[in-house]
Amino acid sequence: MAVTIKDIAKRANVATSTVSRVIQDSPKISEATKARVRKEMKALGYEPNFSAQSLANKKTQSIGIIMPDAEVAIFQNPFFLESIRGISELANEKNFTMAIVTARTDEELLDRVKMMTRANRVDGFIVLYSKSEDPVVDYFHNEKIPYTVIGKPQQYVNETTHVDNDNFQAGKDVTQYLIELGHEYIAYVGADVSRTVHKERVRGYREALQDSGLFADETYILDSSFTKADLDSLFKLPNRPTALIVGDDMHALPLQTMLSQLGFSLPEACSLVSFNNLRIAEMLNPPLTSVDIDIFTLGYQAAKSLIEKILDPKEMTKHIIVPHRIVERASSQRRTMEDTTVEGIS
Amino acid sequence: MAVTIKDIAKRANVATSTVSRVIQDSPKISEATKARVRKEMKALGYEPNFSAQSLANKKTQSIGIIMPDAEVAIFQNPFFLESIRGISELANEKNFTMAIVTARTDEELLDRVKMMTRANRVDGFIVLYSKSEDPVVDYFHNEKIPYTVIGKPQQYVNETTHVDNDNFQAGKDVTQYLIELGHEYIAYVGADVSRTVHKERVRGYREALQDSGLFADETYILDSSFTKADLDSLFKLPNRPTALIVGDDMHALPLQTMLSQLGFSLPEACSLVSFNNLRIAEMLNPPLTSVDIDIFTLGYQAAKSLIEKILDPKEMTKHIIVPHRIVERASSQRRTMEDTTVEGIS
DNA sequence: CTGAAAGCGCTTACAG
DNA sequence: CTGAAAGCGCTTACAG
Repeated sequence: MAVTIKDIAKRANVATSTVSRVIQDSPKISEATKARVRKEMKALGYEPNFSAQSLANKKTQSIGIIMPDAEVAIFQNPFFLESIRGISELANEKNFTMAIVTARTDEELLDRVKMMTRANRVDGFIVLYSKSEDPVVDYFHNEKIPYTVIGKPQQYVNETTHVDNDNFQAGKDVTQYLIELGHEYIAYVGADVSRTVHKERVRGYREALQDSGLFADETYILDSSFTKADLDSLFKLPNRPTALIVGDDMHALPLQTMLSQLGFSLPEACSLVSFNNLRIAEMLNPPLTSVDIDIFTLGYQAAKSLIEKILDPKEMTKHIIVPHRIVERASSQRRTMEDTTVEGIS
Repeated sequence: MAVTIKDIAKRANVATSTVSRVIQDSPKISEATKARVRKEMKALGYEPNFSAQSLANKKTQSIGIIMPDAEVAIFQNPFFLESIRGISELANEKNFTMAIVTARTDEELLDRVKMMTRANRVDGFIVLYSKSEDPVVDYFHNEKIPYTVIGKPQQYVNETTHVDNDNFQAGKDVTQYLIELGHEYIAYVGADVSRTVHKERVRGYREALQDSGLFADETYILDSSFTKADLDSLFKLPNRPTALIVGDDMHALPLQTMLSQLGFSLPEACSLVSFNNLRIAEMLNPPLTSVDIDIFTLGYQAAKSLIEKILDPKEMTKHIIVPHRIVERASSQRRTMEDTTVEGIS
């Protein structure tokens, strides 16, 4: 039915092995023969059967993408789609297919991953999250299955190729930026320190404060379960913050809402900066200053290094740092005199 | 290296054909033999080689997901990830793999799709968008490749299995809802009528107004390129709208910003309702009343009917309507007396 | 530079 | 109910 290597061989008057070598552009075949065979391939719209290729050469040309447990909340974070878009871009360039793996529990995820590797469905995996004691990662490691992590791996760090931002530096940079705007009391809100990415950003934040001789007080750090009451206490401190760093653009909107309910408006009463530079950052009012972490490139590079590893298992383990940059918008501004006055009074 | 059917056959003392029949749970094999073979499969952690199966039975157990042209803006709309999540759920249940197909241009997309089908990489496709004169859809149709559309197909409608909401009814319902809250002048903002989904919603909006004897004036409809100036004119009409319908949650935030800059705050000065019920709807201040179109189910059902079609080509063409429901939140409220007064004055 | 043949790991008529 | 054999469409030593 479909066009096969035999049809081409017959029409080009060569053996199937020759056609196969032309497919692979083997240097052993003369240019004249190649041209003749290619003409026939084009004429018939031939495309090598994928399953047959995989079976014969034991490569699937396919990578698995492991999503975190499918909690709707996390899933709707555009981070994942954007990183998949980056992966997709590279995969398409290299003619690889992607298989997305999701599951409700760790056990289910592990089962699916085992099935896929044993059935030879994929050559390797990209893990879109990072957590400690992950049975899936243990499995990859023990079975020597190629995998790449987006973010900082919690296990086998030095043996694992991963793509990440310098989150420590990003936290430091954005804090520095606020300090240069004249802010002295800067709070960090929405710090989910159980996740490495946030732990690192907070570490950078602390260091920037210390470098500038400012005091890094734990009461200025609220974790991601912060409530309006927490914010209220924060803003009733003798030295209330005049700038806030929030861990993720997705938290900026609810945060802004709480602030406005407490009577603080952006950016006059308080500057706000965030991370990730999702599209929502531009849509907020005022538009949100945010650290662009180039999610697309995180995905692209993760796919690139995974595929390199698949094609050449001797490829070195790599740690790739994707640069970030602060995108300045109206939610942050120089500390105003008014703030000083208020502080003076309180 | 990996466990094959031969290993199992040898250990269970049967022919490989018998093992194959056990894999398929063929009724021809005695339960005793099945049990013996299965024990060995479990003991060795056997999983049938996927490429070999595909090659032998010409099924890939894999579906392609076609994304619209990868404009970042569209891509970051959580709609796509959420529908992929629905597809993923069903695919995993049925042990199918998904391959996401993206491209920058229609030609590139068509090339990739052709490659994938000729190479037998997938059994069928889900198209996540719908537009007129789509070469990709033409190709599927002409080559008789199974495909399913999320949304309303623009071509071959009656021959195409698709999964959609009743967008006409949704538009009508939400308008009706506002009418019941006492609103008489209701505008529709962000109507991208080049897309069927929005055309239908606007049609429902018009009909609801007419059914209630209210006037459906075109000046109350702004397309998706609306500016603050357009809104300004709208609100300076003799009978200014007291309620707004916006085409997509993603537009609600910029819309709200413009409104507040014009001096109108939600929901006192104006009620606002929207479509899709993305997570952002809850995060807005005030939280946004939105029509939940159950995106997850759109994806799930699209995958379900595609796979049914793949497994049994005689399966009928189906049009599946996923129910919607209005999720009421604080952005909409009964028209206040104040509005009436204002109208009286102007 | 090219071809004949074996093999990848399954499935499926066919025979018994 | 089970097995021996051919075949799916490729790749790759081996031989020339």
